[in-house]
Amino acid sequence: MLCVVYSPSDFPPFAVTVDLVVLTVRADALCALLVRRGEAPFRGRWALPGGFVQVTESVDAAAARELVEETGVSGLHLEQLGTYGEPRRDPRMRVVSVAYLALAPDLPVPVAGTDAAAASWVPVAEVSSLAFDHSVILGDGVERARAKLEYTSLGTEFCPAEFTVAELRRVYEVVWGVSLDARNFHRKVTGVEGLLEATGRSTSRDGGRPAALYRRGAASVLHPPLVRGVGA
Amino acid sequence: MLCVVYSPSDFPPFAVTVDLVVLTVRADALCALLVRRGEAPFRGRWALPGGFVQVTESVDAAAARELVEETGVSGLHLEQLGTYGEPRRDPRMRVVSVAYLALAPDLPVPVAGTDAAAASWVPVAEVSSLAFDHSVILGDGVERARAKLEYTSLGTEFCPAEFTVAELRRVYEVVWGVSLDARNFHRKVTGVEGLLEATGRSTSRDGGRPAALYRRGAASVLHPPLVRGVGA
DNA sequence: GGAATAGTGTCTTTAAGACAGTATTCC
DNA sequence: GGAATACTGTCTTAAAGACACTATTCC
Repeated sequence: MLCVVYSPSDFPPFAVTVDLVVLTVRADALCALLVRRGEAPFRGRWALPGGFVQVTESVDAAAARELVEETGVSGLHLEQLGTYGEPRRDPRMRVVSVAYLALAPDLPVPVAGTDAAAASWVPVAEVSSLAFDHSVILGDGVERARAKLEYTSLGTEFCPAEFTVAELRRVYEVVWGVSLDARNFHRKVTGVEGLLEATGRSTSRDGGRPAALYRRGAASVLHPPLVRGVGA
Repeated sequence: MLCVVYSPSDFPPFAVTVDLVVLTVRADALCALLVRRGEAPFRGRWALPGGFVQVTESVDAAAARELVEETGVSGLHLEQLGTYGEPRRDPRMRVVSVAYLALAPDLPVPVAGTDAAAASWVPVAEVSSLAFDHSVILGDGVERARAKLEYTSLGTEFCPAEFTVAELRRVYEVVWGVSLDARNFHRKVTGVEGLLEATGRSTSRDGGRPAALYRRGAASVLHPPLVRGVGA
């Protein structure tokens, strides 16, 4: 029904929060940024970072603000994941949470929040029962990331500003949990127009023959996609 | 920052609404269900159907309730589209709206809401400047529908319970605004495992040789996808 | 030279794009 | 029979999957 008259009973007050699923690849594992709760409810449990949306800011702006506060880095990829609005998801009051997915390269170390809660990168495979419905949100975020690697250039968001093809391949292997044929992967990603931009320089940080360094290109969509199950 | 203490200033009151992008294919056009507003602001302007989320129901449940109220039909495909939370999107107060995308077959006639507002199917190509930020939401919904036709079985949600391959092809052509090669399309959709389920019956409602009637199959994902640009 | 990693080339297979041709209905 | 639509088959081309081979570094 279209509500055409506003009266107090029409808009019961809700609190609106943002929750962040911040993912990175470090030590050959897909990791999420988690904070340990210092207060009830769920005191001592891991939770997604997040916070209340202020009246003067947009929901998207609140997410961007929280992301900078938590990581200490700006310019990371950030996109809306979904909104979670079960009546009893917070035991104290009615809270609707807008979840966001952010991708980060291997950052030096998590920045502690302005409050005392400790933050840490936790491999998603080792995460168990987060506070509130955050396990569901994290699962949705991981699945979104896995799916978008197929048809977008999102994988490069896990890499530093300059990276090798092998580093990008490692991202795909870790996020998807598969092993890919290095040669076919190389042909594929160097063949997609606008995905990688050669820097002209190279690095031998991986031991063998020096690998060419690339930057993210302008392309954001992969046509055709890089389907899960490429190579071995 | 992780808010560990709740105080009144932490959760300024928001109103939470759901808005519905309900799409259908009728008369060879992609149409959206719109309502005409009977009250200020935007009085007389077209808007998306929607309403307030009640304290006792989940956000998803509110969307499902509104969808049944507006269409008179249950069981339609419904998925979250995104959340729109600019501070001034509603001129009167702070409203955060969770938008949903619903797909419907060609329904007999829109059911008028419980209030006086008139509802109507409007071709999306003819929609101009809706109330609030609803034009943006509608655009996002249409784009989501177009994208998901590629890699999911969503196209069949626009069709009645039993439909022919030509009817499904017409859905793709209208939603994408392209013309597809009937023969390649037939090969593709009948070849995808689990997409279509033969009924054994046929219909000659289209003039020529009777066409086989199919039901939606169990498959929800198209592997490999049906890429935009198939055929001519 | 040997180990390790980077990068190229080639063959096979899958599936899309184009389009000829046959089948079954209504008039 | 003719028009219309449904369906099948064939040829060509693009791109994935598998894998041999060469290139450049460090030890």
